[in-house]
Amino acid sequence: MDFLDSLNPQQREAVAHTDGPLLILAGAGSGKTRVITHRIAHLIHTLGVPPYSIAAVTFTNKAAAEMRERVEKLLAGHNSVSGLVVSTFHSFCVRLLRRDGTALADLRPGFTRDFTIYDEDDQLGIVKSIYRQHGIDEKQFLQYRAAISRISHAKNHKLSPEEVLNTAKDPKTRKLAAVFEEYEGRLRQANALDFDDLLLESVRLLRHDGRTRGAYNERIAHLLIDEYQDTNRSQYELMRLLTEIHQDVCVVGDEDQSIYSWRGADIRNILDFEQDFPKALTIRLEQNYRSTKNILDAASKVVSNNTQRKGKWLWTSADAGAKIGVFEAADGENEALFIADSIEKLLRDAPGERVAVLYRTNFQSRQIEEALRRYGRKYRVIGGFSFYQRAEIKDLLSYLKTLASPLDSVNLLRIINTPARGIGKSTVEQIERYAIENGMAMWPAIGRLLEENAFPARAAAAVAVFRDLIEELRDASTKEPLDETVRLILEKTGYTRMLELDDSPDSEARRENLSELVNAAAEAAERGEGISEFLDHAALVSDSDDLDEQAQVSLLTLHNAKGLEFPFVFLAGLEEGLFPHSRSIDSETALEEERRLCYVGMTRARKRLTLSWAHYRRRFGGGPGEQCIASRFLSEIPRELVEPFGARTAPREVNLFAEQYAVRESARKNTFTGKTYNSLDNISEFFAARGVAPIPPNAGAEGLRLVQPKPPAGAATPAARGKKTGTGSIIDHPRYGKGTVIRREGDGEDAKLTVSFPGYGLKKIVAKYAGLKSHE
DNA sequence: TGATTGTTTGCTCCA
DNA sequence: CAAACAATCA
Repeated sequence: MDFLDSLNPQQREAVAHTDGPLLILAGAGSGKTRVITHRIAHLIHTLGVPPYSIAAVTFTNKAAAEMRERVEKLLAGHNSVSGLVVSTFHSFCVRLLRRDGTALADLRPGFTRDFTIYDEDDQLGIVKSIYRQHGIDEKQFLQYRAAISRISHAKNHKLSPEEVLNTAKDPKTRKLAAVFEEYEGRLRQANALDFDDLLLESVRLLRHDGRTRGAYNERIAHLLIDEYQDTNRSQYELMRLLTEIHQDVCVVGDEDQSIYSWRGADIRNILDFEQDFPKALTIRLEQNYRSTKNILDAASKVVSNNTQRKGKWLWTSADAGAKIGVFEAADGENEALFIADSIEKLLRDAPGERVAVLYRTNFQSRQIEEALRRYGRKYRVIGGFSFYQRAEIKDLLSYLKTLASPLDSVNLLRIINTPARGIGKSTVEQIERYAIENGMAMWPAIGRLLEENAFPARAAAAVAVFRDLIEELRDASTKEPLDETVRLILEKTGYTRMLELDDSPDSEARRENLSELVNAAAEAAERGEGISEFLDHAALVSDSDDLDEQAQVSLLTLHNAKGLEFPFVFLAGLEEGLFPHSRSIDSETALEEERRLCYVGMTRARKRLTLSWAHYRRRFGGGPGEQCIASRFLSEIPRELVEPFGARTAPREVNLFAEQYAVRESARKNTFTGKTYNSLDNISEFFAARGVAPIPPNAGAEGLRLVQPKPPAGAATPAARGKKTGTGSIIDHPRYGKGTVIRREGDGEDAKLTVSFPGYGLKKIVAKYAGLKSHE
């Protein structure tokens, strides 16, 4: 059996070159996964390399699992792959630190191998607590998230709090340095590592601990790194530290697909590879096996507008295929309906095919979901609100973390009064203050305060109950299997009871989520996992990990689409300010990354690619929206490759002076944001709210094109129109003069109107008090 | 203390 | 629109 036969010459060379550093510049769809898997199979089968001396690092757990599976398949009946390491950098580091991290305690006092991993929520908790402690006002200083990202940035650039302080040029940065220092202190006190630390501390450990480094170097004779263009500096250093002996490192990447610079990805890693390894061989894979010629040409043309690239031109032997569809929608809803309708037609002609709808930001999924639901089409949203981010799941995980590590104050804080057990704000503050004053974690502080009788009577009782509860559960957690522990937590803390008493519509869904968690715990327990492995898993799963290949329609962000392919792809929201995102528009570098993102998105499509944009898009639910112009990326696609279709009629004019100003302001401040909402679970409620019957699946798009553009915001009800204060109508205000109604809440005389008055801006007024005269 | 109500405000993308 | 927070009252 030969793993070279089915490959093209460049791929073959890449697979066969196994005795020195190798850089594979693999264009989109050029078969890089194929090369990696074949390379591993070749090493094991043909060269007789033991699987355990091969390590492959990928970007997501899902990619890792898939890769392992494909290698297994290739070697089926010939070799076992047991011992082969395929994982993400983060998982790799967690395992390294858990298994061989003891020596890190030399550099990081208090570190033990059963450290906790802090996710973004935990970080937020720490920063909030620090702000509270120092009386910092979020509004006057940095927003929590901004502070976190600046801290993370500093860490990734190997800056200590002192260095931040010393190089600070403004008071804000000096203050940030103080927050940073405190933040690091809190992590250490809780024996916790954040995501950055997982990598950073692994690097420090390997630097410091020669024995461990030696052992890993000895063992890993062949290292493969996928998506190399998105590695950051620590990942790079890790690679260097792991390849000191064998130097057989194979990195695969594509500088045109580098889309994670905001997370610290350092493009130098790929650009300088040949300098770092003078003996390196570079191989380019430029034949694309995925897309039609039109798709490939369009994508290549777009990305060729970038200056920071090595430059390559993909080619294909495939047919031209369909042209790139470009739909110009009146508004976001229209766009969503168009997509849903097209999918419907498409799947009627080609049942069983997979379709993806890609977008720049998560909030865009909401409208598309609604449209798909309207057609009764099943879909799957990847990312956004993942299972492990749900409040009830996080609560339960917090209990587990609290049981596993008594010094973890952040998680203790989360659950101390959930469900409510009489430990109120003032009591919590008392504990927190005491803990900080005495430099201890909150859990021991609770014990001390109880001993000293420092609580008011009622609080003392509640806190004592809580302490006993946690101790009881902690004791149980050491004896019982994991799922039993989870079940005990649900029961003893009254969490289940709390949900049972809650008659809100989503409490049932929450209970189901929790029972799913119990199942997950049971499965983990069967695999012999304890609390910390279970928590590691929860911390390291990524949104794209739960991509269901079977789902016919997938909704996902462009970032999540990396590495995937679909026969049919819709790319929505190609508007200036949205994609490219307004935050990236001022910087040439950031803009180029947006363009690469566009390239990634376009090259996901195999057969047909449809782009769309809307003239008018609402940012938050019913609020005033914004007029948009087409993304520059659209104009970068050669006209002859485009098939324009859709309503060419301009949407209703929203030429309001004040609103335009407001729009520009908000665009400047980038309020183009949104959350991924858990979509409405109740379909009939959804339709009832809109007073429409679901469109039957076979309704066809012909009617759709005639859909009148929606009025700009908050559809005017017939009643409202009767009063002539509906949206869009002009009213006369005694003080502000003539203005246009932009938004209307409520009915009749009680209605609250948002009116745009030229020269005064947006005003909220109540119809019956304002003494309005309406015009028509 | 904690439930309820009102008000504000969303700086993307993610392991 | 919906989450997060603040203010208010029982």
